[in-house]
Amino acid sequence: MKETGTLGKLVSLLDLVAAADGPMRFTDILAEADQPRGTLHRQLGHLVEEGLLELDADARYVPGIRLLELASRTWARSELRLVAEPHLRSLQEQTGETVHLGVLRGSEIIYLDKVEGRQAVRMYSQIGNASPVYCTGVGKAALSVLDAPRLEAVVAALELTAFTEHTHRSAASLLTDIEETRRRGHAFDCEEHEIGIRCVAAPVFSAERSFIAGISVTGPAYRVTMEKLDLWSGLVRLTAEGVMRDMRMRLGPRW
Amino acid sequence: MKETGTLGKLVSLLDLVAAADGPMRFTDILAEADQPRGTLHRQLGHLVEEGLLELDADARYVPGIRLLELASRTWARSELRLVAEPHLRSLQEQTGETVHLGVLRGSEIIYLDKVEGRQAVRMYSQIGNASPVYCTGVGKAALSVLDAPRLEAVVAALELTAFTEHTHRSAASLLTDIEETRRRGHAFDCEEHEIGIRCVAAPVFSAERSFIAGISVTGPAYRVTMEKLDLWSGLVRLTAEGVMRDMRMRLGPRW
DNA sequence: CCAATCGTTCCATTATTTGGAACTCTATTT
DNA sequence: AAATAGAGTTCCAAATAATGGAACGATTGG
Repeated sequence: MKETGTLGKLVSLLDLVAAADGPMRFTDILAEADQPRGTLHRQLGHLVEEGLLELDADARYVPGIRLLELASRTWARSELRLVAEPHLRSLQEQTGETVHLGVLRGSEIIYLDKVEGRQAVRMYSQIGNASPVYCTGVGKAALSVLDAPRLEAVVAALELTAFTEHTHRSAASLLTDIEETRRRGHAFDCEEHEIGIRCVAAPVFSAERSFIAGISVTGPAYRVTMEKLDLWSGLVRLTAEGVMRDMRMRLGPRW
Repeated sequence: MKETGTLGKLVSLLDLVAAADGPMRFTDILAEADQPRGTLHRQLGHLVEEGLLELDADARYVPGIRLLELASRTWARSELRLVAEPHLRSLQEQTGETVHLGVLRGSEIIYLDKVEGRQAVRMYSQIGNASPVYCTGVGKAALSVLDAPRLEAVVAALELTAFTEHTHRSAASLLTDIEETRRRGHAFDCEEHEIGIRCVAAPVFSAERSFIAGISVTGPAYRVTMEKLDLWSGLVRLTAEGVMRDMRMRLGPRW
C-alpha cells in the first residue's frame, strides 16, 4: 500500500470506513487501522470536518454525503459517459437487455453507466460499483486490449475468487480466455460471476490505451442463450467502435 | 473558508476541479487556487496518486473515478435511504409524479434518492446534486424544523439568487414562508426554482434535529395544480412520518 | 531563432503531523 | 458507594511532511 504523505493515510482511512458493512465506532477503526489512538482521533476529526465522514447518533463513523456531492459532479461531466449514452440506449433497445458501461481501474472494473429496459428498477444500484476484471464481460474485454507487460502485471496481482463453478481458477485459463477474446474482438461471461447471468462485451480504448473501458449486454441465462450472445456480439462491437469514433471526434485523435 | 490543515487545502482543490465545467489545465487551476506553483503542483500530484483526480489525454485535470467508487458505497449503505425507499415508491405510485429524498447539508440540499414513473429516464441525474434550500420544497421543509438560532445562521449565509420571478428575494419573505410552512407541516414550491415545476414537501428529522431531510412530490405545473398539491400534502406528511417511525424503530429513539 | 507560455524539479525553511501518556466520562461490577 | 473497565479525548516535544521561491525544461508560435 503506497501512501502519498498525509493524504494517502487519510484516504486509506476513508476507504476503510466506506468499505465496512456498517457504521464503525472509534475502537473498531482503531483495531483495523494501524495507527496510534491520538493520531487516529485527529485524522477522523479532520475527515469529519471536511464532511467526508459523518458521526451518527451513536457517535459511530459513516461515510459522508460530501462524497456523493463530489461524485455526482464527476459523473455528470464524464466525457466518456456523455458520449456513450446514446449508443448505450440504442444497444439496449436493439437487444432488449441491460447494457453496462464500465472502465478499467487497476485490476477492477468500475461501472459508469447502466441502461435498463422499461422496469422501474433500482437506479444507480450498479453505478460506481467495483467488480472483478477476471469474471465479468466488461473486465475481460478490457484486459484483452492491454499490452503484454500490463496484462501480466494485472493478472499477477489478481486473487481469483471462485464466485461460481464457471469462474476461472487459474491465471493460465484466464489468459487463454483473454487471448481468444483478443482474436474475436469480444468477451463472453457465461455465469462466471453470478449463476444465471450471461453477457457479451466489447472493449473501448483510447489511442495509447491509456484509457480502457468496455460495453456489455447482460441478461438472465434462460432468456439469453449462447446463440443470442453470438448474434449480439457484432452489435456490441459496433457500438464500442461507434463510441470510440465519437470520442476521437470530440477529443481529437490523441484520445 | 475554514481549513483543516493539509486535508482542507486538498479538498478545496478537489472541489475546485469538480465544480469547474470542464477539464482544467495546470495554469487554469493556478489562477483560481491561491497557491504558489510548486505547492500546487505537488498537491495535484498527490490527488492524482490517490485517484481523486485524473489527467486526461491533453494533461488536463478531471475528477477521478475513485470518487464514484467511494460514493457508491456511501449511497448503498445510507440508512435513511434504505429505510425511505419503500415509502418513496409507494408515494410515487399514489401520486404518479416524481418523488425526491434530500438531506440538509449546511445551506444546501443534497438529493439522496429519486423515484420516477415508468419512463426509462436518466437515472442518477439528480442524485448527489446540490440544490438551494430557499427555493426548493425539500429545502424549505427542512428549514421549517430548524430552531431559531440555526435558522438564522443559515438564512444569514444565503445568497438569494432569483432563479424565476417567484423566487424569494428577501430574507423577510423567506422567513414568513418558513413560518407558514412550520404551522402547516409541509412546504410548497410554486415555480420558485424552475418555471413550470411545482412541488409539495414534508420534513424528516431526528430526535435532536441533528439530522434533517425532506421528501417531496414534484411535477409539471400543467398537470400538477395547486389543488392537487393541497390534496397530496397529507400524503407527503404521512410518508415523512412513516419514514421517521421506521428510522426510530431501526436505530432507537435517539435517532 | 527568439520569446513566451506552460509545466516540472529542487531544497532550506516552516508548519503540520505524530504518538505515547495522562486524563475524562460513562457504565458495570463488587 | 467505591472500584474497575472500556471508550473517547486532550496534550506536547519530537519527527515528518508541506511550503514557496527560484531555477530549470519543454513546447508553441511569431
